[in-house]
Amino acid sequence: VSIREVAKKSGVSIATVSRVLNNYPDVSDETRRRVLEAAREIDYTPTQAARTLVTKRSWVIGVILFTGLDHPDIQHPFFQEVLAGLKHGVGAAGYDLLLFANEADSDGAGRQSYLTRTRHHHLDGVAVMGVSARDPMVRELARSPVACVAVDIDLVGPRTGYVMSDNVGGAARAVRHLFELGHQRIALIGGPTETRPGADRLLGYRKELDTLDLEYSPAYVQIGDFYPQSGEDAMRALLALPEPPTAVFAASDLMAVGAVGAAREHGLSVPEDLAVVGFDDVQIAALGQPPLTTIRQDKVALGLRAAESLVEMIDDPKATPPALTVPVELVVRESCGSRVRVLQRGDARG
Amino acid sequence: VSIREVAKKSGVSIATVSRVLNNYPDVSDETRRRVLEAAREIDYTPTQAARTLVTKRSWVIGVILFTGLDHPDIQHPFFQEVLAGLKHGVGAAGYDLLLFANEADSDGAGRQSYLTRTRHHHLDGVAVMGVSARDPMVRELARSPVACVAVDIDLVGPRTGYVMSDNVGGAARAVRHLFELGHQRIALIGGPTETRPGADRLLGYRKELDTLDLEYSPAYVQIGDFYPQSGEDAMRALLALPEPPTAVFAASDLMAVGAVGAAREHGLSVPEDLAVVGFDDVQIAALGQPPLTTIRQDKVALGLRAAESLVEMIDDPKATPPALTVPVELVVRESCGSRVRVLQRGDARG
DNA sequence: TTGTAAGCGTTATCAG
DNA sequence: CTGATAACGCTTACAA
Repeated sequence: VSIREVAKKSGVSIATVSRVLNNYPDVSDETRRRVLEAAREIDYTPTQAARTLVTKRSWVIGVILFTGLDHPDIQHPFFQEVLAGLKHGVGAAGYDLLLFANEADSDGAGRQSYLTRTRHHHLDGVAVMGVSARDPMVRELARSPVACVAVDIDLVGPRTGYVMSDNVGGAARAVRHLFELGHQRIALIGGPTETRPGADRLLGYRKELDTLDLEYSPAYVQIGDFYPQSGEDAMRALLALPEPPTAVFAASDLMAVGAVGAAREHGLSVPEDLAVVGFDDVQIAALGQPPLTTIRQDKVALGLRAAESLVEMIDDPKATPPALTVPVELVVRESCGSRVRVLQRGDARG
Repeated sequence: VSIREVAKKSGVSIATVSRVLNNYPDVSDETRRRVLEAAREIDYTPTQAARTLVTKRSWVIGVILFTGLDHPDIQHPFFQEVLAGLKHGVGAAGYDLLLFANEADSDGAGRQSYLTRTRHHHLDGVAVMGVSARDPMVRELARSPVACVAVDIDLVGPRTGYVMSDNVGGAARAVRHLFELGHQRIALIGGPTETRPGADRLLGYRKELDTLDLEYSPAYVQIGDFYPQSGEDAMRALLALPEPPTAVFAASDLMAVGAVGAAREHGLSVPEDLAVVGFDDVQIAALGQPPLTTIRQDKVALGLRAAESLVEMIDDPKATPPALTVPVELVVRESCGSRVRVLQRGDARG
């Protein structure tokens, strides 16, 4: 009964009120003024549910993010920043974000598929991160006609695209930096190869080794899971080698931190005895000891691009899904023994 | 036209379909079976918007979180974990989470008030964090009849309550730990006193000084903003004192990390020359160098408790709003020179 | 145990 | 330029 109140108060029909509220041009100035005033006076707010029901638009975008309490992606600083960018991007266009809850229902019934839930909420689009491209529910979503963009996952479909960092280029850049500093025995602590970033950073590593005419040794490649403990384990394995590396490129800052810890525990100091470069440039990279040289991903841009693409696809049903790659940047700090220190705006800050 | 399909397919009226879908008891087993099967066959999903319209329940809970791109709370590891707990708690009860976007609208019109937006989306409740209790929009929400719980903010109202960590006790515990280690000149790097955690941690600090019969010196109290840079600045100021402290309690881990950096820069080493204890136990505390002794907040529990309270208030309109305090715990690592090392499950991990 | 029908608060179509 | 009125998809009396 709410648009009705406004109608009554301003002495017009509800249809006219609706016109005014939706900025239709064919309303007289005087009428428009009266309606707006009445609406303000009674503090009227249109109900989204009713609008959604008729327009089939909810102005809400879903976000898929693994949030198990054990290894919650939502706690990984990387996703956090992407989320901030995403929120800004969609927010500027008038959308809100709905976090998909991944837990089992209280009634024991497992959660429903992403697609089902997307329809349930009439979501206008969905952003996907931190899940596997091979997950059946993700695939179902990608095949469906809902606008969808993945971050750092090579998901494609009729209305599904992705944005990701230049992982290959970034990895190559890291290796080259190490080489330029005089290192020849450069190891990799990689990410899971079934993830696109994991695979691409390995690819970049190998490619650059090739370019540099350095020998590729499988023993120098240890695979972790992007989290600190795995970096520590990987480093121990590398240190146990008959001829340990003098430099390590870790495919995530968190693993790099773990590696530094293992090296230190082994009596080595970084960067004197071992050079380390990470990937991501999350907060801890600048704050740790030593401050980590790393490949910075523009995480906020990733989120922003995803948001833009989403909005574009929503507005234009036949827009081409994105396949964007966002540039990365080498940030030289102190974990490689370089004397150069690049102070970046925002470093060592919240 | 969708519940109708199910009705047609199963040969009953839409009312009956609705009954089945909502688990009403007064439906024959046979009918129930047929309806359920039909629904499954055509992959039917009820539309939330339509339900919301009639039941006035959206099964969505809003989350207010400052997310400016500059100092986004969403990036603060503390809020992140609380959010994870919150998501789990509400998810288990069948709710989803809507992130309020705080940006200006594209059309230039400023965002509407939290209350307005709550009504717009027909939210069943809202969780509030990272904002000031004095913010007019927050107060408006607190006064309103919407179920509302704040985390680490002492918001109260007819239907709004809060959950927070035992900040006073935690601060006192930190000071006592330092004292037990032999320190007498204990400084505080506090948080903004207009925030409840800032004020309470200062209170706990003073109280414990009193209990311990240590003299309180205003010069030993520096106020920061919970972020690293302010900790660094505060530490410099303390170090410039004629008689600098031998120990520092920082009201956040991030500030503690900043303080350690400043001390190191000043030629001091931690813990040999200066003992530091932080507050929060965010990821970086365990991973930093040296690993930080800190007061651990059970952030996930904070979120979980908030979720429970919210659900309770939603279910029972006359439930009393919560005023919970969650216990904290001293985690001894290496920044205070203690030999004891408590290994906590999950330390140094993702 | 089941069906009919009246809304819920909007938008959109069609006259006027 | 404005007003009736029929949807939108569902829940819920009220009857049967």
